[in-house]
Amino acid sequence: MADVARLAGVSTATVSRALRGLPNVSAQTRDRVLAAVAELDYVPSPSAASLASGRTRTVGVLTPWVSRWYFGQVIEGIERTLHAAHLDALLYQLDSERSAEPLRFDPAALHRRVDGLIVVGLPLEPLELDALEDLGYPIVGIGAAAPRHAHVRLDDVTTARRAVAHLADLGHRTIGLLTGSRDDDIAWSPGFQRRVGWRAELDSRALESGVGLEADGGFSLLGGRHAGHVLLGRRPDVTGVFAASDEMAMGLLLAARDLGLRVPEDLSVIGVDGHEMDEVTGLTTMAQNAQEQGEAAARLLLDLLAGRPSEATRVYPTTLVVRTSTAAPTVKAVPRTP
Amino acid sequence: MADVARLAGVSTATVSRALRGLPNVSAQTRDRVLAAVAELDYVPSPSAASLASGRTRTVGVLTPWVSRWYFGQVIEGIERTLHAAHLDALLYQLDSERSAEPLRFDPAALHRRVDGLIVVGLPLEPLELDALEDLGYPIVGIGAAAPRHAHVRLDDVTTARRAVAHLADLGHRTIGLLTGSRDDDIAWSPGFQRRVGWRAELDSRALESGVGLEADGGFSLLGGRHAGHVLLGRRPDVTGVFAASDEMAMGLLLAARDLGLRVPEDLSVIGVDGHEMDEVTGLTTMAQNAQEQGEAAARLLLDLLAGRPSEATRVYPTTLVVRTSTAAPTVKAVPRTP
DNA sequence: CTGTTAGCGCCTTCAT
DNA sequence: ATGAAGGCGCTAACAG
Repeated sequence: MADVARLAGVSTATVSRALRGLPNVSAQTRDRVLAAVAELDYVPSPSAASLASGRTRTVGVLTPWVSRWYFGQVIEGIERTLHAAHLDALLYQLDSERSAEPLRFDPAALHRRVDGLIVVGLPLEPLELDALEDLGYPIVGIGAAAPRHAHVRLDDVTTARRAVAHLADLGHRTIGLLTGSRDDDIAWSPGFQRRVGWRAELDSRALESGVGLEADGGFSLLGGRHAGHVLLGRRPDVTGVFAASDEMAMGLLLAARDLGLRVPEDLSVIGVDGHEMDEVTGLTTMAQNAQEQGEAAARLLLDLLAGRPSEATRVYPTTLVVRTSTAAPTVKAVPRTP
Repeated sequence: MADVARLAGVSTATVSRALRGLPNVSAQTRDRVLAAVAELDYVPSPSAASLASGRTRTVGVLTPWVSRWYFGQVIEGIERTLHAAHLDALLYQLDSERSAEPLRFDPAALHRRVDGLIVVGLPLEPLELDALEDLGYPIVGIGAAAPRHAHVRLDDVTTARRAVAHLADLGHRTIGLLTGSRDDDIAWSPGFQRRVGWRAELDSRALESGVGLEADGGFSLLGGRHAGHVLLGRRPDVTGVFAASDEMAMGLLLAARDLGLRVPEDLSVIGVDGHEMDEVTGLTTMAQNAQEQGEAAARLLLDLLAGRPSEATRVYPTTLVVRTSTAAPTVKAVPRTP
């Protein structure tokens, strides 16, 4: 930088200002600086800038997974938006499972490394949220609501209600639920909210709702398959199932096949997401645009970092996409021997 | 840090050494330092450390996508391995398409920001490779070979040959190919290599191989569907297709459905990857373990960063997994009216 | 609009 | 095994 200043015949402070586009630099000075920069192939040192300014131009992206559909989409949207604003995305994968540790991440690892945080699809425990807040960065949540913080999410309750309504309208009377975990008692998690919606819609129609109709699918394909076996084994009278994610719904499709059940003749299945593979498997779903939500979350954080006023919460809609996995229940039930 | 030094009754240099586990620090001194650190909740500043040492403890992960199966798996493996070694992963999404720009990324953005680079699944152009090398970091490639650099990959030629052999052994005589792009002339790209394997196997069996049997699927679901229409429209006599990725193969399944073709009766399809959804859709594939390859790539880079001796290249195997998308061609061809 | 001057917080010789 | 001191490269007041 000193070389650039010398070549341009100015001070390093002016070089700094010119390069950062600050006001109070004459156009000709700026041009001379830029010429010198080009001449010398000068590239500023990010660590020196961080040390001096306290800003890192980096955002931490906390996520339990990157290879699942929703997460991949969201992260892609976040990264593109951040990149366009010349910020870097630091990827932090958290333990997706609760262990003996009270926190699923190490707050110290984030210390002074980022300017802000985006928490993807992770319903943080109150303790974890506290630890994150102690870091002092702006925080934006996506997927799960983040109490006290800006976040981007679906209207999970309505989404679930509409999915269940679709099944009920087709004539289904015994409608099961595949959730993340039935122990999920974090009120702001999608699993919790979608269960609330499932139950609310059933109750409003005076249909059975209860623990006996629920099964844990952990939001994964294999989890959904397992949950399908559990649920259909316990309640062979179920004719329709609302799965809180498409991946679990796909697992349920596998379980149905394992059990010799035809979809949709013997079992109707509806998921949530709008997974790329839905069209191939014919899955009916409540589709969302996850990539766009990722972009929105990143923009929310950019606003916060810039001190710009911004919305606190952004709720995205879902669209019912009917395919071949849902239909009216057949009148005469096919005998089922598990 | 000065506070810690004072509290521990040592100099800042000793604190630095103790914290980094350097030799030449007595056990008791170290303990006193650690006690002071705990007492004061001291966390070192990464930017100060980077500025002083020149090392960032950060690795750049260059990738065109994060939401596609292979990439998500690989990135997950990389991040976990890096994290375990206390390194951070900076995610850089490159333009996946070639544009007017000679480079699909900005080398300056990487300047002094990372200690090393992992290039995921991106067959870099020679110019791009040069630009990356000029940065002066160790580079590890994964997915595509990286000339002059360590890399992790599949034996693409053998994989393709075995896939085609599977079809040929079933009795197929006219076997199409869905590649990334037929213009792909980068010899170290998976698309190129898999095409070489497809052709080699066909030639060895004196079966037809040629441009007329190829179509561009861009390694995506929709691209595969489009390519399927193009290929099957041009060559209705094709009874088997090797798709260079499962996502394209899934797209081909859609195209077949569009055209009223039954799989596998009218058309056999085999892909490459071992995508999670293969079991749901019944896709026969050459399966690989992408997450493990991601871990291996990260370990390779860790070795390079530590100056440890390490292998230059690691080739992973694929396994033929036969499902319901491949079968012997039916003797009497069903009439096809597109 | 531009220059001067202190740091930012740590690492790294070089001594001891 | 430990301490002293310089410097990594930039930003941020404060002058002018």
